[in-house]
Parts: sequence; C-alpha cells; structure tokens
Amino acid sequence: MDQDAPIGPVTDRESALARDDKLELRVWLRLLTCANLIEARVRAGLREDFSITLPRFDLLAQLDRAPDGLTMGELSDRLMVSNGNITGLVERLVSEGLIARAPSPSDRRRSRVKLTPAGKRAFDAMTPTHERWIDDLFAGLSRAEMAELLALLAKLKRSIQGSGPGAALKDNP
Amino acid sequence: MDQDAPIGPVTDRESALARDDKLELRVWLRLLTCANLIEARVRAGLREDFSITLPRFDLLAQLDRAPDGLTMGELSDRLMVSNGNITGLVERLVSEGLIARAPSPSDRRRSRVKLTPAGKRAFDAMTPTHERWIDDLFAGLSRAEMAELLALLAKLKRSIQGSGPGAALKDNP
DNA sequence: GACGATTATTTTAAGCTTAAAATAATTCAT
DNA sequence: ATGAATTATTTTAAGCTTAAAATAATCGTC
Repeated sequence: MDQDAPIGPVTDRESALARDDKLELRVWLRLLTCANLIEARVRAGLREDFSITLPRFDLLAQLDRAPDGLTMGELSDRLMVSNGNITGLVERLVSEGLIARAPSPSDRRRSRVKLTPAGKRAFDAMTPTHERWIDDLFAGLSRAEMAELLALLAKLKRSIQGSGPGAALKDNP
Repeated sequence: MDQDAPIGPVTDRESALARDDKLELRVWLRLLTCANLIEARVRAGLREDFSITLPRFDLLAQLDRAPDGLTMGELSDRLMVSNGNITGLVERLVSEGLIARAPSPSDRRRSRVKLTPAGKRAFDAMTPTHERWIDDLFAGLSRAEMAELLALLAKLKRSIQGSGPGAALKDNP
C-alpha cells in the first residue's frame, strides 16, 4: 500500500524550520515545497489521465511552441536538464511516434526535433486538462496576488542569474 | 550562428511563453524556473566543494534537525519523495558512515535513523557554505521583498493543499 | 485470541538525471 | 588550407526517482 495522499497536516522540508532561521533559507525551502507539491499533482494527473510522464509532457510542450522544431541543445536549455538527458527522452518519444528527428541541412552536428501530427494531437488533447489543474492549484490566490508573486519571482530570477559563476564578467549592458 | 551567447539571455521553459497566456501558468513556470536554477547551483556547489549529492545533503539536513532521529516514513514525508526512494538513500549514507539505523523497540516494522558523529561533523562543515550560497542567490531582494514572497508562497501552499484530492473531505477545522 | 484491515518498509522494474568523457562537425586564426 | 579551439551531440557509469507489488508487523474488533 502506498501512503502518499497528503491528507492531514503536511510535514515537509520547510515546516520544521525554526522561525528564527535565516529568511533567505525559509523562502527557498517554501519555494521548493510549492514546486514539489505542484509537480507531484501534475505528474500524478498526467499518469492517471494520459499515461504519460512529466518529462515527456514538458518536452512536447516545448515543441508545441516551436513550429520549426528545436535542436537537442535548445531542448536541453529550455527544459533545464543535461544534454545527455535529452538524448534518451527524445529517443523514447520518437519510438512512441509523438516526435520526429531530422538532420539539420546546414550543420551536420545538429538535428531538429518536431512534433508529429500524432504528437500534436496528443498534446492538444492534454492541454485543457493540464491548464485546469494549474488553475485549481492557484485558486486560492487573487489575480493581484498572482501578479505580485510573478513580479517577485522575476526579481528573484534576475537575482539568481546576477549572482553565481561569471556574475562579474557579464558583458551585457 | 546561434544567437544565444553562453552568458547572454537565458532561454528557459517560461521565457518563451507569450504574454497573453494564462497568469496561473506563467507564475507556475516562473516558480519552476527559479527552483531549478537554485537547485542547480546548490547541487553543483555541493559536488564541487564537498563531493556530496543534493539528496544526501537534504537527508542529512532533516536528521540534523531531529535529535531523536526519524523513521523512514518521516524522512519520506519531509523530503517529499517516495518511500522506496528513502530505502536506497539511507543505505548509501549508512555505508558512508554518515547515518545509523536502529530498529524501533516498540514497533518492529519501524527503524529510526540518526546522524552519526561523523555525519554531524560532515553536515556542520557544509552548513555555513550552503547558507552563503542561498544568501547570495537572494541578494537581489530586500528583506521586505523576501517577507512578501514568503507570505505569498505560504498562501500558495495553502491553496495547493486546499485543492486537489480530498479537498472536500478535510476534517481539519 | 483469531482475523481482517491498516501501517511501515522493501523490492522490483522502468524511467529519469547527472557529470564526465568521447565523438564528430564547424569555425577561426593563421 | 591546416590545425587548434569551439560547438553539438552521444555514450557511459552511477545514482536518483517513481509506482506498484510484496513482505511483514501492528491494530481493532469480535
């Protein structure tokens, strides 16, 4: 028996943090908790309703937004996973007939990956349900709160990208 | 030929979303982007500076906050991973000598996992550096902004837990 | 106190993920 | 043009992760 239904008080990574801990750490752990909770719901929904995994869905979603297809490297960037990861993921989706690979004419190192008609159809069948799940998960927030959250996350994203490796040697204006 | 410089603008999952897309989806994807970026930094830092993986560090961190140790199930809840996952993670950390398992005297199904002195020492050696990484990543936000973000994420967390499976049959006040 | 239901954990099979090394094609400065 | 450096991708080995089934112990009830 699996016991993964989070009924009752959830005791996650961040709930146990004493309240005098560092603010940065608390925000990070709460952010991680939210991301994990949402991801778990979406993953379960995709499996139960569509028998597909989250990584495969994410890859299809990227291709759906790119009518001309994407290279392996572009997929790796957008999904924020290692390039070696994409190789296997693409292989599995090709063998399922949901995507197709074609060598790039100009650069023989590259290949371009596209949705097949079947892949497009499969993705379109999942989108409305997926969007409903997300809407439900955010139902407790007003549009103003979501906008505020979006803005703060944008600032955080810039902060992250401004720190770390190469922060000093940026050549951007 | 690629217009994407290695340092230049990052093209991740959410950057490509048209701005008329649903607000909920945009917040979710930006949240995911931030979580992925932070996780990647921490993962790389732990590997480079301490030769440890993120899951192992996370498990040690949970045990550090639990002087009396935790059961396998408690670890699974707190780290928000499957119970089967914990089995292997604990095995590896036991074989490294960083944690120890002891059968629960009252319930022979359970076992209690604790940090060993070596594990405590190893974790204490990593903590300050880890905290510095997090502080750096959040350096672009004021304390007020972090507090606001923390509050919005708390609201989101409640929203998530209030939706989904069993939302109607909650027995909590 | 026996028995069905519940709970804690492990096992299994498959898939995901990473970092590092390897392969192969392109670019660039001679 | 040649060769060094760069870029795109695959391979490899190890580890992580999940869902589902299996095992085993406890609990509740009669």
